[in-house]
Amino acid sequence: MYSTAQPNSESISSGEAAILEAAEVLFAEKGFDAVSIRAIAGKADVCKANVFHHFGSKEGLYLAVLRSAVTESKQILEELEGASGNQQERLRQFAGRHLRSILGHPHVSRLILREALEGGSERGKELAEKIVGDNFSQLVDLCRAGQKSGELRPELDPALVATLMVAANVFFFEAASVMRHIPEIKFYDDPQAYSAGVMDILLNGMANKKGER
Amino acid sequence: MYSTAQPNSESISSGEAAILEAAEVLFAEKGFDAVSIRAIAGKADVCKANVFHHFGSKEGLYLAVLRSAVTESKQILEELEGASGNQQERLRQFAGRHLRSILGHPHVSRLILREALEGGSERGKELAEKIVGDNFSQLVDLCRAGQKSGELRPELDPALVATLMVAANVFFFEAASVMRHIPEIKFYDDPQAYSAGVMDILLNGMANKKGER
DNA sequence: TAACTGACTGACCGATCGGTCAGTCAGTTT
DNA sequence: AAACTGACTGACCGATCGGTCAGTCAGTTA
Repeated sequence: MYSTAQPNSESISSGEAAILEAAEVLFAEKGFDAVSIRAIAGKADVCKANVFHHFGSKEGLYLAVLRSAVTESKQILEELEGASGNQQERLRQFAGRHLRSILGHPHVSRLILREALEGGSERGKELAEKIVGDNFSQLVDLCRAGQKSGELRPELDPALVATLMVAANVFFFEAASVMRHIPEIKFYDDPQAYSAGVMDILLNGMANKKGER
Repeated sequence: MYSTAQPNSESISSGEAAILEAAEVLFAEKGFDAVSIRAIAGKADVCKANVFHHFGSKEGLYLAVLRSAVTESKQILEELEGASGNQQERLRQFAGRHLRSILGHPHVSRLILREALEGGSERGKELAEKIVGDNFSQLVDLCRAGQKSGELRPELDPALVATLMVAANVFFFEAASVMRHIPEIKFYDDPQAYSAGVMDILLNGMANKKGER
């Protein structure tokens, strides 16, 4: 196999990477069908035929984008592991970092949300599972640990708790443009305050208070 | 103006209504750009040109669909008003009914979620506000009433509480196809159990316990 | 009856779509 | 040098897109 020169810089547009990046942005913003190969090639400053040379078809390109988004997403979520303090503090940290990572990678987030919306048992949904799967289990384990340590009520379903945490963060991202126009909502541009408020309620609701049965 | 015969049945496909209905389903399932006028006309059993006769353009049709979805959505949400019991019980009922109405009208829900995802300050986002706006305020008021009655902690942001409730329900709908494949999640096909569990945590987290400061 | 309406249709249009193909070119490999 | 590679391009293709148009037709109005 012939190796390209590949100057010692990473990911900087050497054709294929540029296409992938342009496609990620456009697919995330407009969706699969609303984006033409010509538009992607144009944004990547590349000939249209070159896109097919690298990715075979539009669907091939989309899958490649999705694959790279999933990989990136996994890496992001894996960075959420390290946490300090007691179990409650860990959950709090996890939630805050999770929200920050979602907001910090809007293209990836949007892409995955779109894929989830499309639903069905078709394209990429299994990929969406793959993203969530492992890391969701990790969060569930975190909740379970909180129950074992006695900090959280043992009768709660840890998966439901984890779902609620994820739901709160995902919703903050996807509804941001709507929330901005609802007068009652003051926290629309302060994700950390939002996360803190959410976790205040959740942890208080899950806390195992000694006098309680 | 000439009045069409309009036999005494409602909404049953007399051309325009059939187009609107077909368009709602297809737009919700695949998105604006993925659906052709031909496909809509075909599903409505109508000539393609007839679609333009009634709605002018594809965007006109889409806006009409969105408008009808908004109207329908408002009607649905307005039915959520009546609730009995104390404030906590009212919130519990609201959440359960809200989730049920989302799940019971998947096309409308999907359409609105799609519109929110598209974001920006463009098309229909203001419509999305119009849907949420009033009814969200209503939910916030419900939370405030709970605080006034002393059942809920007064220092909580009622808008944040309301957001959390909506987030939990919306997420259940949009992530349903993913949750189904996550082994830890047992409640994926039991929305009422989910809603009950969520509200158990939330209300417990918001409850104003006498001994607490 | 005659004029007119809006619902509806089939045939057609230019533009754009995803995709193909023959070929150029810089850099390896032998 | 010759053979070969993969990255890349411009020109082209059939299909389908959104949209138009002239015209048919049932029912209303006058």
